[in-house]
Amino acid sequence: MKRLQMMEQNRAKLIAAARKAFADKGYAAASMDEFTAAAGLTRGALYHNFGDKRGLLAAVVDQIDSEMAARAQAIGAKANDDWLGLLAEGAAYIEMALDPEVQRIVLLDGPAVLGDPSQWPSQSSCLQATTRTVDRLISDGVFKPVDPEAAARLLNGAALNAALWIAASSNPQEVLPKAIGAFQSLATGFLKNPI
Amino acid sequence: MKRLQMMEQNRAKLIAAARKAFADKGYAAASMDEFTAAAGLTRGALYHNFGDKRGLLAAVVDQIDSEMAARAQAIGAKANDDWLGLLAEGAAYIEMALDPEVQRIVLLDGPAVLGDPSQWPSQSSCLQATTRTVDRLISDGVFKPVDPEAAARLLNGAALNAALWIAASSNPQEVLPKAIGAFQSLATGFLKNPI
DNA sequence: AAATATCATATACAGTGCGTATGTCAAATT
DNA sequence: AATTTGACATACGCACTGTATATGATATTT
Repeated sequence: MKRLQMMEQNRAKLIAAARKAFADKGYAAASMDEFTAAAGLTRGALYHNFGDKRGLLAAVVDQIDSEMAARAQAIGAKANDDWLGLLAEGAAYIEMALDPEVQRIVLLDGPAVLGDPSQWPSQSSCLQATTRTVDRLISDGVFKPVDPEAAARLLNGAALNAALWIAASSNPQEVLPKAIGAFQSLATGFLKNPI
Repeated sequence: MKRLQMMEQNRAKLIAAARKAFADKGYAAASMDEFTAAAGLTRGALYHNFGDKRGLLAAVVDQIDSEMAARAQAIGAKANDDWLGLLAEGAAYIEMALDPEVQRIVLLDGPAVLGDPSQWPSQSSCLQATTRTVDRLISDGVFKPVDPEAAARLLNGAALNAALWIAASSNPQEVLPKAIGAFQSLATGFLKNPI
C-alpha cells in the first residue's frame, strides 16, 4: 500500500479512537496508551501525526465542528428567509449541542484545553456561518445596526448555554421547547421592527 | 491557638494559594506540591480538607462565584428599575468576566472539571439573581411570558460568551462597548413593548 | 493534672501517564 | 539493487496524583 494512503488511514483511525475516548471519559481522563491501542497503534504514531495530546484534541474538535457546520448550513439553506433561517439554525445548534459527544468535547474540554473557540484553527465554522447571516440581515435592514460578530457570538453563546442547561436537566425533552422559545424571543431583540 | 481556628486559617491559605495557581497556570498544569508549599503546607492538609484536587477547585470556584454575586447584586440594587438593573447587571457580568482569574477558573476550567455550572453546590449565585429579576419583570408585565430560568440562562450565556470574545481579542477596550451594545439589544427581545 | 484519645498535618510509597530519545523496518528514491 | 527516507514502535525518565502510615499538638477524660 502507498505510504501516504497508509498515513492518512492511520490519522483517521487515531482521530476516530480519540474522539470516542474523549467523549466517553473526557480529555484529561482519556489514556493515550489505551485509545491508541484500540486503534491498533501506539503513541509513536500519535506523536508523529499530532505533536501532542492537545494537537489530537484540536484535530478531533475540527472534525466535529465541520460536521456541525455542514448540518447547520443544510438547515439554514432550507429556509428561504434569512430571519427564519437564523431561528432554525439556532434551534438546530441547541439540538446538536445535546449530543454528549459535542458537549463533552467541543463545549467543555475544547475551550478549557484549546482556549476561546473563535481562536481555533477551524475558526469555529458555526460562528462564521452565523456571522454571515447576521451581516445579510443588517444589510437588508431587518436587523438593527449592531456589530455582526458581537451579535453572532451572543446568539451562539446563548444557544450553547441553553444546550448545557438542557443536557444537565433531569428531563431534557420537557426543557427543550422552553429553551428554543426563549432563544427565539431573545433573537427578536435584534429586529428593527419586532413582530 | 485553637484547633478550629487553625484549620479554618489553613483552609483559607490553601484556597488562596490554589486560586492564584489555577489562575496563573490553569487547573491541569497547577502542581499541588507547588502551591501547597507556597501556602506553607503540604498535600496532606489539602487532601484532609478538600478530598482531592477537584474538591479544591470547587471551593475556589465557590469563593469567586460568591464575590461575583455580591458585586452584581450591589450593581443591580443601585438601579431602582428592574429592567435597567438587568441591563446593568449584564454589563457588569461581562466586565467581571474580563478578569483573567474569573475567565480561567470559572468560565474555562470550572465547567470542564466540575460540569455544568447550574449543578454546582454554589448553584451559581449569579444565575439565581438573574432568574429572580426576570421573574419580577414577567410578573410586572414588562417581559413576555417566557420561562424565567431559560431567559436567565440565555442572558448569562450570552454575557459569558461576549466576555470570552472580548478577552481573546487583541484590543479589548474597543470591543467591550460593541459587546455591551449587542447584549442590550438582544435583551430587548424579551420586552413585551420594545422601545 | 496526668494519661489517653483524637485528629490535623506531614511523610513515604505506589501507580499511572505524558513526552522524548532511540531503534526498526517497509516504502520510496536513485 | 543499494541507499535513503520516514512512519511508527519501543524504552526510558520525569512528574504528578492519591493513599497508607507516621507524628505531634490539642482536646478529652479520669
